[in-house]
Amino acid sequence: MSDRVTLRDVAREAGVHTSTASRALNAQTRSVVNPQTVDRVLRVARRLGYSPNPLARGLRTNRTLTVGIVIPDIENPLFGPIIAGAESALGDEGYSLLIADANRADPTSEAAVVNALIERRVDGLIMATALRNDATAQSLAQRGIPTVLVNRTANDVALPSIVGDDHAGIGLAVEHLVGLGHRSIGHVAGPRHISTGMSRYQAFLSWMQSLDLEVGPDGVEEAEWFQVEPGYEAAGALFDRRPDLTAIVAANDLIALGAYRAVRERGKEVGVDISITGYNDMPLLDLMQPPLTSVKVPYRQMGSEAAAMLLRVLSDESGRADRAVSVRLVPTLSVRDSTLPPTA
Amino acid sequence: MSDRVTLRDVAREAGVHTSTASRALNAQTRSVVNPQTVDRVLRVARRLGYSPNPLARGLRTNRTLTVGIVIPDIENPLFGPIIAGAESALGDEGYSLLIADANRADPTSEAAVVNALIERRVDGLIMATALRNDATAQSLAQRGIPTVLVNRTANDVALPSIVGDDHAGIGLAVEHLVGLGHRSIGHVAGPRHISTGMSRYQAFLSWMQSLDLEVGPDGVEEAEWFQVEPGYEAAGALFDRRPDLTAIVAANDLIALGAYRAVRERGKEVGVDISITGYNDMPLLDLMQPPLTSVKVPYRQMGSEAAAMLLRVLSDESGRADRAVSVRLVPTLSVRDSTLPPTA
DNA sequence: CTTGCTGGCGCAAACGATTGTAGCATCGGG
DNA sequence: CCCGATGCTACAATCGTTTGCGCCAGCAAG
Repeated sequence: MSDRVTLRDVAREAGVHTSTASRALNAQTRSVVNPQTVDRVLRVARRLGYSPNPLARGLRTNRTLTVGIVIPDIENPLFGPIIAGAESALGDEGYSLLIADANRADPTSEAAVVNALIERRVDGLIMATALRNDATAQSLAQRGIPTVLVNRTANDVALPSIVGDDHAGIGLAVEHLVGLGHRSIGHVAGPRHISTGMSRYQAFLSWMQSLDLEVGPDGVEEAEWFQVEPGYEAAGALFDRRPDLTAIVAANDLIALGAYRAVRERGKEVGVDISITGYNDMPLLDLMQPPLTSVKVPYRQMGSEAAAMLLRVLSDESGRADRAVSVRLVPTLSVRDSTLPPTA
Repeated sequence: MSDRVTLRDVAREAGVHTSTASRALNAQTRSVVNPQTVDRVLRVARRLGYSPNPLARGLRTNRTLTVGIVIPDIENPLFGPIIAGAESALGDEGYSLLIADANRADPTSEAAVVNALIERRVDGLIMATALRNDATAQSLAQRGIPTVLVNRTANDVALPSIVGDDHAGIGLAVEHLVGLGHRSIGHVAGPRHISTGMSRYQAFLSWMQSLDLEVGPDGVEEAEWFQVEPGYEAAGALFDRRPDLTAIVAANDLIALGAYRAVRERGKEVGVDISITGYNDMPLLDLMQPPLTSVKVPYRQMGSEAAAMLLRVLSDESGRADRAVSVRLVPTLSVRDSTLPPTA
């Protein structure tokens, strides 16, 4: 309501045609106009406080300088850093972030919000919701809509993804436990229809095998969801079945905290009787009793890398560049008191 | 790249002029066109998968159906529910949420991101960053840019705000403690240049006084920030000064958790020797040792109320309606084991 | 002196919608 | 039988940019 100063105003004031003003203002085309004129236009533009109308520009250029990010559950603190990283990287290039919350893993909701974003004409998408086989992601890939998957990946989809290196992360946990002297190690897995659940599960098996440690079919229990309650139940089942276990690798922190409860309920002590590792290293774990040892994933970097990747795809005219390249970010281990040498 | 079906396509296919098609598609103007024609147009539009180009529409109507939300720190889990609530309420009305992360309380950063949003031509703003006297908020109010403050409020600014009722919340905590038998109660305050820090502090004094309990000038210590570490330091100072205290009301959960550490460091036990209450009831508090009693603020509702309020402002032609109305959401108390009767 | 470039700029047509206004039937009333 | 009202629809301008194209002057080469 207030400023409404248009390119026409600038052009008139500078004594040139709007087209010239436009070219002078756009770094791309600036070279074709006389440097003196450029200078005059820029000066006038600044003086009048001109800022281009992104709607008009977008209408003409078919680009909105906007990207959408689809989050499965904004309330999950894990996604804060991802969003922050993406927003920051995109902001540097003049892009803005349109946020969309898909309710959990509801695939129809996911499709709906993605659609809404596309109708808004976002230039590209960052998706944190992908299931291991995800129809929406498939469709985006086929329709050639610039998209980057983040945190999770999907099978058989020609989309780039930025994920944590689960194999390395689980390796950190397993080797740490083995280094402490543990031999009977179990795994409370996450849902296997989600890539992180599956890959951590596979990584666990792979590491155990390569270290010549037995897992057996009953050494793993799958939690129904990455949450405390399902973690508690799965861990409970696992303990009852395998009282010999001295350590647990949990598929994420909440599951690990669920396991805490299962341990206590059986009259044992976390760390002392049973060591537990988490995954994600979310805030406040250091204040738990005992503080939870956890694999730290660089989520903020994950967000910014995803943004950078998307920008690369967007600037790549042909589009078809590095379609399915998958970047794996290396995690570290935050060692705390939930992991101690076995007492036996 | 794929769909690009325009109003012209629909109009041609339906055998009408674009203006007629436009009116048929817009619920507002639908009444002036023949019902049969409306039906035909709608049918064709659906068949072709038409979706209006928001850029073209916005260019013409001067509205983007987009609102910006400014968050002081996306990584703080407190804001997740606010964003989720706002996004959901706005989405129902066809609005989208542009997210902007202002680095902490840096006022220049705040001004910058607000500016970026305005240049994007957002229809309105939701600000969660306001300081108690906030130049940016002032300026927004003066420029008549539809804005709603959320969570925090600012002094002497003609902007509506949706905040938690800190007086009521602190009342819940104090009365709970008093009900348990506590008489010597201290307060670890938050920064007083932020409205929540100030109002909880004032509420504490007010409740103590109305219950005829002494506070004295040394019964309150201000933490420099709403974080664990500053909370630890402030609580430590308070304990050393007032060893007689049997209970602490903390200005937020992280400060309370800092106080946990200060208590332990002095060889005492939280709950048993010193009761502590938090504020916000963030996730995972129930898993602390001991679980933290905390005032639960309906953050999700706060987000949706803010969105609703903003929509109201936007639809109010005159704009000048309820300028500075402030909605206070009533909190509840989540009682856990960090608050017990005093042992003495 | 003509011809051909080339550097700078202006012209005008888009982009895809909304909307004031005008036109054209049809219909009812006088 | 005519006229005004009414109900629909079409026309065209407009929102603020970007951009292909053409124009013109100046200058070098032939």
